[in-house]
Amino acid sequence: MARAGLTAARVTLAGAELADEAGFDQVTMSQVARRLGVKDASLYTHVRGLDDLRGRIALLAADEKTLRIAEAIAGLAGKDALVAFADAWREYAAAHPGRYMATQLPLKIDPALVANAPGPRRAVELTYGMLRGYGLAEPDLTDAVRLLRSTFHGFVALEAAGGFAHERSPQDSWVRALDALHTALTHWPAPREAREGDPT
Amino acid sequence: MARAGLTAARVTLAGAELADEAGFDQVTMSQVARRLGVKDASLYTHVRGLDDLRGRIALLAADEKTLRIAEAIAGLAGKDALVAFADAWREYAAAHPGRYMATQLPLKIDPALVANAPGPRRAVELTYGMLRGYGLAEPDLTDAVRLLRSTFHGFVALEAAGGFAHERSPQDSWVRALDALHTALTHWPAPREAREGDPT
DNA sequence: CGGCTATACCTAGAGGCCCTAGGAAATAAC
DNA sequence: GTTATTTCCTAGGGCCTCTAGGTATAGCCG
Repeated sequence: MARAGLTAARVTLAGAELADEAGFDQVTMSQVARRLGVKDASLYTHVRGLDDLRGRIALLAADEKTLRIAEAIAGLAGKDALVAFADAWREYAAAHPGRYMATQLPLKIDPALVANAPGPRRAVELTYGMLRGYGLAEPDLTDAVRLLRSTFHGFVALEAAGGFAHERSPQDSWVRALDALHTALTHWPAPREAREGDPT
Repeated sequence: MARAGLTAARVTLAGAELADEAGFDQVTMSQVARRLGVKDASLYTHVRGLDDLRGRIALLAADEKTLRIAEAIAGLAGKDALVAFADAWREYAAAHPGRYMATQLPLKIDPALVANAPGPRRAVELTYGMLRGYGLAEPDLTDAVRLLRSTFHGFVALEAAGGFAHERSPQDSWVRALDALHTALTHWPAPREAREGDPT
């Protein structure tokens, strides 16, 4: 019998495609094996198990998303960079809902694999770089990064879960949310201790 | 053999407890039945199936979370209300990680059940009420509600998934994020068409 | 080119999960 | 006290994960 020529990467990719087409919870050993024209037991040569496969899909998604963002913000600064960053994030999530869902789960995976994956770390670095223009210093910079990541992720997660039932178009709300974030970054408030009226 | 006295509510509660203790993905018919001292087939009298059970847990969580928030913001206004709202949200997610995880998934459940559950709708109403003090009008009000819900959800989701690896304490970042949101709400920007320098 | 080794893929099977069908026992109705 | 209803049960099919061990294919080396 001819070999199928599988690798961990090919198995992961098949899982990612399945996730986008049928939903992340449909990513099973059996389904992925079927899609590859192989028996499920054969996958265990390349992947430790289901958790490992799902973790690899999450890392793949993180890498891909980071790459899209990096391309999108290249050469931009200030609000243009913010909008490009956010749009790239949201578009990736919309184009690859299954892959994106994978990134929402805590990784149950070999830590060495995670350490080698550039995606998550690089994503944070990109966010820091994008914020450079707003003139923030630590620890505000970290706080701002977390605010942005939270809002971007929260918005696309709620959108994907059908959380925006109102008639108002999510796209319009998204544009306004980015306006508001830009406002928050340009008027970044001083810490509580430094504001007037506080008892030191 | 004595009956166990199950009801849909008791089954849902057992599932919610299991979700918090062992993780939402451990919520299975078998495990819940075991916890109730009953065979798994017995649960199908009270609950349609696994998706139904998980959906009920999600609705329970939404109701509980809404209740906590309502208590927290009672009698408050302005930034105090914003902070109380946000803290109640985050504390609920921290206290009930499994239940909270349930709310992140799209509901595959009988729509009639959803219609009867007060939680989700009431949560949006509370958010609108809390924002009244900022003087926004539609459609900005809806956009602001979505911004807040996105950021709150995104923050606690990232926090739960271990997304904040940096040494900076998430609590401190949370406080600053709320400061920033307050700033954004008080300086809510005019829509793009109305800003200077735009054509038209 | 023929044999050796490593390994990709297989079959077989145990155990867990979801869910249905139909039976038995406890409660409720009269 | 009898009947009707509902709860919980046993039995079983189908799909899932994962392991053990066998077979065949590919690469390597003489």
